[in-house]
Amino acid sequence: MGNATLRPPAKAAAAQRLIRAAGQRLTAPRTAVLAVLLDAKRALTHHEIGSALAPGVPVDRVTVYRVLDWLVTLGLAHRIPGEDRTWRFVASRVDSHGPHAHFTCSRCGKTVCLEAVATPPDVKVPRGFLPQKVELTVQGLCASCH
Amino acid sequence: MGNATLRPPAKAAAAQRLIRAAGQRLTAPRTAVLAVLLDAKRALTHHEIGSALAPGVPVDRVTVYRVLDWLVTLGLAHRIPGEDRTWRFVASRVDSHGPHAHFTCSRCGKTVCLEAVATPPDVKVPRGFLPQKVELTVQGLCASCH
DNA sequence: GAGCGGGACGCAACCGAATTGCATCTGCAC
DNA sequence: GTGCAGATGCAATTCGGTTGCGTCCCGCTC
Repeated sequence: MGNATLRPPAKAAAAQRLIRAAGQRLTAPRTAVLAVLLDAKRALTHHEIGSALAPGVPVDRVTVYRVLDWLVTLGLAHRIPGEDRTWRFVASRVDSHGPHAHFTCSRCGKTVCLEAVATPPDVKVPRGFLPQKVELTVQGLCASCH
Repeated sequence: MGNATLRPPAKAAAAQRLIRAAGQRLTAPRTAVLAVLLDAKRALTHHEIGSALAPGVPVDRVTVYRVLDWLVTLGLAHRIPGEDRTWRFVASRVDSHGPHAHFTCSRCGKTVCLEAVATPPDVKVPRGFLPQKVELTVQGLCASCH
């Protein structure tokens, strides 16, 4: 299939810079996957990522999984569990890696970050429990599904 | 974990009452599964539910799935997507079926309800989006894991 | 109490997301 | 240019969950 969706070169360059900055080996699959995430306006499933980078270099399914895992470990990406038992990934915002909310459309499964919504800073947990991460998920219908 | 003790009869009776009240057919698997949920202090995976009711009547894996699905449809149970790509179930509290928070231990996967934490009622979503359900999940370590 | 019908159950096969093992290839340090 | 640790690709496997279908049984009726 033709390059119907040309990835902006800027994203690829940004991806390379981030990988370099992390002191990691620079490879085509890593650059491609990270560029897709940086370019995305919403959280993507593994499958969506796979087809998004199809026009360029063909990357093995397993490699996509491993690259995503590696990005999450590096803190460059964020993994969100979905209602449909699959994971979605977003590139981490460098400026705000604090807690933020997610919106998931219950019809089409689209997931976006709600930067504007702040999660309550004071979470009361039972005695002996140690809170580490707070995640706020909003279910509903997105603009194009209702 | 593997508790060979008998399920408190009170829970089984309560389960039967709830099923009756919903105008549904009363069967052994339904009573057993709901009794397990009512007895649980935390959210259980399908697998945990299956082994919890093993000492009593052997219930087919598929039947457990169907019963849980049916309980969720009836509003008697609540399904929580977990970080480990599995679902967990809790019996719905009759008194408070409003939005409430969940705590998940990132080491042992235990999930409990945080009734005390109220989710922010005013969630700002992008124009055109229609929020329906707000879910607040806290990740961390539970009392017995740190 | 016996008969009956539709929904529930159990079994087995199936599906798709994710993972693992292993041989091969490659980025990059020297 | 060379060597090697680490990354990739392929195939097979695992595992949570689902579906199809024949049989069983709850609860209604007579």
